[in-house]
Amino acid sequence: MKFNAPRGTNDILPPEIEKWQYIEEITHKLFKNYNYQEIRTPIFEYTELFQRGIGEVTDIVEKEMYTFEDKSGRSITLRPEGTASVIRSFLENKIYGQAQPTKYYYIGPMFRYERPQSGRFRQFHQLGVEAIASNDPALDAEIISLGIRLLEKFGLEDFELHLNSVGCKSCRPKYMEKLKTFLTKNKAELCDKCKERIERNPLRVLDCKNQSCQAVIKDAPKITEHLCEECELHFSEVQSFLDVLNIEYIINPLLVRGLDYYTHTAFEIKDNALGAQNTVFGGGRYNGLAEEIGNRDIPGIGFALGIERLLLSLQAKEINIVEAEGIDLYITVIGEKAKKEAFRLLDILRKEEFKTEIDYLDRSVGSQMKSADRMNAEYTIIIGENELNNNSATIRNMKSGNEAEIKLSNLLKEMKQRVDKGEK
RNA sequence: GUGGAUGUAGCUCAGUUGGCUAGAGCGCAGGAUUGUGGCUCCUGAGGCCGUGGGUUCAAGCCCCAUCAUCCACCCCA
Repeated sequence: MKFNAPRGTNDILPPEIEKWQYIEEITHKLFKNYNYQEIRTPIFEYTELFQRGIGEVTDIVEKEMYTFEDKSGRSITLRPEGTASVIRSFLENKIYGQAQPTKYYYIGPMFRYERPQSGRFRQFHQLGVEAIASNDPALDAEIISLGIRLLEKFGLEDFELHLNSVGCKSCRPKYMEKLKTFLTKNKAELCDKCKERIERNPLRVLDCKNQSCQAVIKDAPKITEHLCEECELHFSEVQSFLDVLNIEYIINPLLVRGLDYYTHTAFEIKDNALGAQNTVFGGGRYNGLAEEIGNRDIPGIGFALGIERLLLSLQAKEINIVEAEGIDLYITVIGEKAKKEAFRLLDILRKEEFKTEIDYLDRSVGSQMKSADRMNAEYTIIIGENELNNNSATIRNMKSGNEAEIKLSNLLKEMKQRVDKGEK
C-alpha cells in the first residue's frame, strides 16, 4: 500500500463505529438530562488562544500542538483540548449577558503531537462538559458525578476518583515558594528532569514516577495543607456534596494537572485495568481562564473524557455495549426477469422501513442464501420464474426454515405482521 | 524527543544451522444440491516474506539502513 493514515490516527470502521454511535447517543441523552447543551466550536483556533489559555510552559503548548501557518500567515493550531475554545466562544458570543450559569457539552476530535501508545493518539476524541459562571462547589460535585454516571451507564463501576485542590491565585504562589524551597534543599536526590522543574514548574515534580524523587516528595509540603481559607472551604464543600451523592474519592495532594488554568478542584478518574495511560476522564475548576483570554472574571468547571480510553476500559472488562444487528429481509433473485420485479419490491419494502438487502454480485441462489444468513436476515424473500408466473413471492423464515408462497398484493401486510422492525 | 519489541495471505500465526514451485487454521469465492443458508466434504483465488541496499553459489532466515505498528518513558484524555 502506498498510503497509511498519518501516525497516531485511526480509521473507525464498522462494526466498531456502532459503539461510537451508541456512546454518543447515551451521552447526548444523559447530558441533556443534566441540562447541559451541546456546543460545537471550530477544530482549529488561533494559536495564541491555546498559548494564553493552557499556559506557555505546559507540555501541550511547548511540544504537543499541531501548529501551522495558514495562507495569510496567521498561526493556526488544531485544538488540543476543548475548554479554551468553549470559553472563547462564551466570551465572543457574549453569553455572559444571558441568565447564568451556562452549561455546555461537546464531543469531537482533539489533536496532540505525541508518540502514540496504548490509550494515546495524535487524533483522539473527547467528550466534555463545561459549567460556566458559577463558583458553587455543588457544581463541582455535579460535574464529577455526571462523568461517573456516564461511566455507569456503560456498566463501568470499577475505577478510582482522585481529588485534589490546587489552590487559587492567592494561595498557590505561596505554596509554590514553599515547595521550591523544599525541593531546592533536596535537589541532590532528584532526577535531572525534576532539577530543571524546580524553577520552571515545581508542581510537576509531584507526579514524577522516579523512585528517588518519590522518596523526596513523600515529605514535601502538601498543597492541601497550604490552602487559603476560601480554597479550604470550597474544597471541603465539594467533598461534602460528593458525600451526599455517595461518591467515593481519594484525596490525592500529588494530583497536579498539565494545564495551567486549573484552580481549586482538580480530579481524575483512573481505571487501573488500563495500563500506563489510565485516566479515563479528568478536569477541574478554571476560575482564571476567562480572565486570561478575555479579561473577564468568570469562573468555570468542567471535565473531558477520552472516548478511546472509555472504549479500552470497556474492552478490558469485556463489556459489550452493542449487539450485532441483523437485517429484516433479504431478497433472493433467480433469473434476470425476476431481478426487475425484485428491485421494485426492494424499494417498496425500504419505503416501509424494512431493513432490506439484495444481491449485487450475480450470485447463485445458494450463495444468496448464504449472504442472507451472514447478514442475519430474519426472512428471505425469494423471487424466481415460478413466483413471477404466480404473481407471488416465497418467503422463508431463516430461523425455522419454514416457507410460504405469498401473493405480491398481500406481501407488505404479511411482512408487517411477521417482522418486528427495528427490534432492540 | 528517548528506549524496547514486532513486521510472512483479508485475519491469527508456522517456517529447522541460509538450500527446490513459501505453509496452516480461520475468513473469502465456487461446487457437491440445474431454485434454498447454517453442518459436512471437495476445489479455488489470494504473497514483491514492510521497503532499499549488502554478504553468499543460494536470503523469509545473516548484516546495514529506512519506514510502519505496538509497548514504555515524558505527559495526559
